[in-house]
Amino acid sequence: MSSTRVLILGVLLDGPLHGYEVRRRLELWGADQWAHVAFGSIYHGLAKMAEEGLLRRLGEGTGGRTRYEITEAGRAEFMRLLMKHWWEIRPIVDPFQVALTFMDRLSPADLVAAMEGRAAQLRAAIEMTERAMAAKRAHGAPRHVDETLKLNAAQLKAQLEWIEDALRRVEKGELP
Amino acid sequence: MSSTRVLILGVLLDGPLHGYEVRRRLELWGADQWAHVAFGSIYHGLAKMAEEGLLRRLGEGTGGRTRYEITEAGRAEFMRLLMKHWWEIRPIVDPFQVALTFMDRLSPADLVAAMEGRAAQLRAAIEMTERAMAAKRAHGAPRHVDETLKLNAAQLKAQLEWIEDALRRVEKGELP
DNA sequence: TGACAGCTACTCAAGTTTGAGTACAAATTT
DNA sequence: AAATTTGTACTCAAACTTGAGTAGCTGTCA
Repeated sequence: MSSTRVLILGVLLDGPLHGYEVRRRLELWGADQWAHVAFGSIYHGLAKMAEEGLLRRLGEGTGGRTRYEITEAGRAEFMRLLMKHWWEIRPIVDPFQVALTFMDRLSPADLVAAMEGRAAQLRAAIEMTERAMAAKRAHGAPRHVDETLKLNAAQLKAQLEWIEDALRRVEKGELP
Repeated sequence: MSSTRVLILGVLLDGPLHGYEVRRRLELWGADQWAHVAFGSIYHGLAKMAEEGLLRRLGEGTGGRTRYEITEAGRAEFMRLLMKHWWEIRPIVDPFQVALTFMDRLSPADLVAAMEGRAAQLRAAIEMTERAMAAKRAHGAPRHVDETLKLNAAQLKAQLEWIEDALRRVEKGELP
């Protein structure tokens, strides 16, 4: 269910890399924006999957750079996990939904301030995403990676519209 | 950063409960849809926060039901975390973004099938959410909890629109 | 009445994530 | 040329999540 494994396997499809390179590649694709790709997770994933035979350890041990190569079993597992990610509608785990659940625990003034602040941040984030898309990045990342930005912007916009509507209702006293 | 703590503290604001009741209450609010609230997480969170003085252990030990009561420190921590959740725009961690990143690794036929399948699932999910909202749930959950459904539906719709557009482009050969 | 399902309440091991820390090399500044 | 910063490559403990497992209790239905 975790996405870390697919990401690591996917990055290694085109050739062996070591942990640091895996991380850099994922950053290039913008994966740090929508996944947990801290160093710890990557090194853990590499070690675990090597143990399971999905990867093959290439370089030297501790200290030097250890490179990992994907095995046939690893390729099969990648495909299996990729399909799963396409077909499974896993509800988005969003900390903002948590905030929403307890909107009645804030004073009206705090609530309005929080909503306005969030709306402003969302507008900024959407604008940044649109600028990034216009800049065409293309610094080695495949073209279709732009699509993740596009989808992300669309979802941020949906959240912004919801906030703008909810803000009106809070001001009218209809919420919470 | 984790949402589990806010959810547990928030549920305990109105009176002591034991682990199983905490889970049921969260389910009632639909939190199982957008957060990690497996039993293990809840019992772990309760034990940890009791140790830290955010909760007070009430009932007996193992075997019987152990009830937990929120302390003053716990209420303060709840407010702190709630504010953080309102103000922080944490990029949504979405497994579907992972699927998207590797869209070029599927055969065109598999890709189209996956996209069509997903679109169908999204339409069903949106309809279900809308029905749930129409049914007015109100089985003890506060009214504003409907808002989480509404926001969720809006985000699902954004994803559906993206897929419908991308599907056209895949068929025209513009993607990936 | 006894057997079987289903609910309540919790435990535990294995896996995963976090985030700070280490260590050394290359580049840059003073 | 010494000092400082920046970048590369990795480690580790502590925290968190998962999911299967356990164990008692309450119907219920033949």
